[in-house]
Amino acid sequence: MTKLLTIGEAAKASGLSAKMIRHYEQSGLLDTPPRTEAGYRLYNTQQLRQLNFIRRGRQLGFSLEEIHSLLNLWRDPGRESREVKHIAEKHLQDVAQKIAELQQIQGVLEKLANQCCGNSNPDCAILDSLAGPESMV
Amino acid sequence: MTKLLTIGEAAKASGLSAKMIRHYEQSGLLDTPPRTEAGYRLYNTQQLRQLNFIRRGRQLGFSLEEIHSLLNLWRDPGRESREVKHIAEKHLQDVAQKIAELQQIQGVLEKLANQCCGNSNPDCAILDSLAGPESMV
DNA sequence: CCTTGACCTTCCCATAAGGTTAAACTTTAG
DNA sequence: CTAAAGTTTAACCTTATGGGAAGGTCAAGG
Repeated sequence: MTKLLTIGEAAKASGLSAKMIRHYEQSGLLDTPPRTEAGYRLYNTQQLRQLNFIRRGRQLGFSLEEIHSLLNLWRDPGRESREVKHIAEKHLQDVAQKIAELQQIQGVLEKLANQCCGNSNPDCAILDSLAGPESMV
Repeated sequence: MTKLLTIGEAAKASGLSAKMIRHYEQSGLLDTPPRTEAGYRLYNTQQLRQLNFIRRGRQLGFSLEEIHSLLNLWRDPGRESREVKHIAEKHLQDVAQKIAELQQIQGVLEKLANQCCGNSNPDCAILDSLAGPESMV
């Protein structure tokens, strides 16, 4: 006697939007749920758990493709945790690289912003830098 | 007697792709360049400087919209460096926030990955975390 | 004159992860 | 019975960029 939820209720319960739930289904992340005679999607507790799984995966920045793999591993009793860890470490690498890139940008930008007096004068180190060395003539 | 460049040459010289140069033009970032009788775009030194400006702006992570504003300020002799600095500091804020979000993710992910033994055993802290507290039953 | 290859043109499609809107149908409350 | 709220599909918007098709142009060589 599991309570079946319509998509709006499942959305509220999982913290996802109804639109995204349909999108995940269309992307192959979720099995197509049963429907009422009128065509309304119905979700049970198991599907709700998958929705929460997806939401947590997105919060950790995993792509839908990665979440797809993680979901498949989760559902597979014969999985090897090695595979899960591999996906996570690949993602960790991506995250670390993005952080490094942003920090690089941050460093340059901070230096330039400090050199720009930021008053009514038109001279600006930021624009000079974007304009490149040839504009220093 | 400025040498006029076709879009492919301008692309090579600026480090952008021809595709992107057309896209920037269509987005209103660049003035529509003169054309040959056959319709080929022609770029002069000034336009080339603008292309380099855009490339450097993108390298610093500015959005096309921000670069649009920066280009307008660059071309405006009556600009106030205050406005430039404002855009840069807004972007710096965005960058700092993204770094913080990624570092948060990094922390959680590292902890989980360390708890996952990563062998042929199916048990995995990463999956457990994604599955949520209700699966701990 | 004709071909070939390297350009160039515009237009359409795709990405990731959603948001928004609209027309039509269903369910529920009063 | 009616009105409100929920659902359905579908389509278009976003950002910045890549890919490809179909066709025009140009220069070199036969």
